[in-house]
Amino acid sequence: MKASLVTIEPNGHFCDDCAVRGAAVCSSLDAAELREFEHLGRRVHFGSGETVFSEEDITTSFYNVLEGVMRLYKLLPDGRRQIVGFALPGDFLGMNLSGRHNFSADAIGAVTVCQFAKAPFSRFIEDRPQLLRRINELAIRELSQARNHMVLLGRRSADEKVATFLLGWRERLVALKALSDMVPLPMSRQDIADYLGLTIETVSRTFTKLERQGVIEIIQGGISLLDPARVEAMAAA
Amino acid sequence: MKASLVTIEPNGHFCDDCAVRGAAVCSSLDAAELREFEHLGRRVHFGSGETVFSEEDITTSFYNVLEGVMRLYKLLPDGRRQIVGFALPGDFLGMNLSGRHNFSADAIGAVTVCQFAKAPFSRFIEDRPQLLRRINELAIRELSQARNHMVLLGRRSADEKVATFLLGWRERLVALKALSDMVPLPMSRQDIADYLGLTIETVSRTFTKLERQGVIEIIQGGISLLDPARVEAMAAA
DNA sequence: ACAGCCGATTGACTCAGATCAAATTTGAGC
DNA sequence: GCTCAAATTTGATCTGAGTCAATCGGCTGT
Repeated sequence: MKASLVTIEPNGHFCDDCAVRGAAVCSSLDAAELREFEHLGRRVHFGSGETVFSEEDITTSFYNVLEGVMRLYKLLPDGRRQIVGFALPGDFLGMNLSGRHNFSADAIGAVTVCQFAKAPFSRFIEDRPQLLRRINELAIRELSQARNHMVLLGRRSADEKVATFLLGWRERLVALKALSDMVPLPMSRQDIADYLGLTIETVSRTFTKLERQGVIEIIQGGISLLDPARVEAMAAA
Repeated sequence: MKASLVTIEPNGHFCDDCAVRGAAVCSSLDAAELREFEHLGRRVHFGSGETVFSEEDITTSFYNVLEGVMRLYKLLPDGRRQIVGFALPGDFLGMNLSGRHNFSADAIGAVTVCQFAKAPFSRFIEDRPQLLRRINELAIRELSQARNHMVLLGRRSADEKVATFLLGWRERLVALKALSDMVPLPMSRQDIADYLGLTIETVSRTFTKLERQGVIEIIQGGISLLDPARVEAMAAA
């Protein structure tokens, strides 16, 4: 959306001190390969609300999320939006067959990515089947998540959607760094609504209802899970 | 669901006369490799309504659809069903990270698959990066379709869902074999409803409405697109 | 501290699609 | 062709979530 907040770090970085070193695509590379790989990527920062790439843009780069949260979404011609996922550190973005991105991505809060130009990256993969295998693993994981989300969108009630979202989001954050029942929600209510196929009002009302039931507490910038068991029961998975 | 309709062909088959030779995973193999690959797969037939594999089953095989249509779905504990896709000839099924299938698959009408035991297939891939690349391509294509379907499920009206489904289904069939405006629908209304996140009644009513508007004609086992342009307008993509 | 703004919440009312309940059509087996 | 069961269509009614419309905070900048 806004521009000019993008910052590219002055010179090459070192993968050694990279936060996602073990989790991301790069986990498939050995020390020697990593040394070479390092030259392909450059760290780029995006400010809150900035668009990293847009649907239908020609794909010129792939992205490895290092820090922050991004919303990935598709728009209908009349402006209706469906968020197809939130990207967190370790996620790899930009793969497609058409040569164009098939969704848009923008930063929610400050984001750092490791950006790879498409051509050299593709060349690098050529003779590194382990890297390809790793990328394939990530794609298969995404696909599984996508199918779960289809069930949520097509067959769950508003209450179930919200409860399932809170649990799923917490789980993803826990996988990154230990945190307990305090769940930060950096995205807006509108983002949550567009992710769950609901309106902002319904999301807000559901949060309020959960709070009145003593199941969660709405905190600045997130929620606190007071009764995770009840939330799980609501999610009815 | 029912059992005992499964038939395994008595002996090895030849990839040469395989209908999906050029489209499926095998398109990435050269003649010599294909000769070896041939021994890994066996053709298996399934009768209408039979389950090929179920969600949560340990994955022992991968499947390449040769003939027929399959519904791929997930169930909630209370029985609600979401169909996450329909598989057609050329589709490759069974990839997952957990070692268990993450959806169920059953035959809609008679189906023939090329079944590969997981271990030998995985071994075969090891030193065939082109095959891995092909599998990755198929996964990326699926992912793109999955995201489009999320938009449909989360943000489209019943009319738009049905119109989009008819166009998308026709397009997939056209890609297989030339056919014009007659669109066969081998799946039941309930299947369509569970794919679109609707009820059977809404699907039926929407079909009837389209027919009364002279946009489609409901035919035995399918529909005829009388006014494709109007349907596209309804889909509002 | 205060004004202005933007996101979030709350309330009143509406409606698209679900649910409940019959017909009606189709088709598989005899 | 005839029978019965299943699938589909149609109708009447209901309701969960959407829409429209105020507030209500909580930051930002002055």
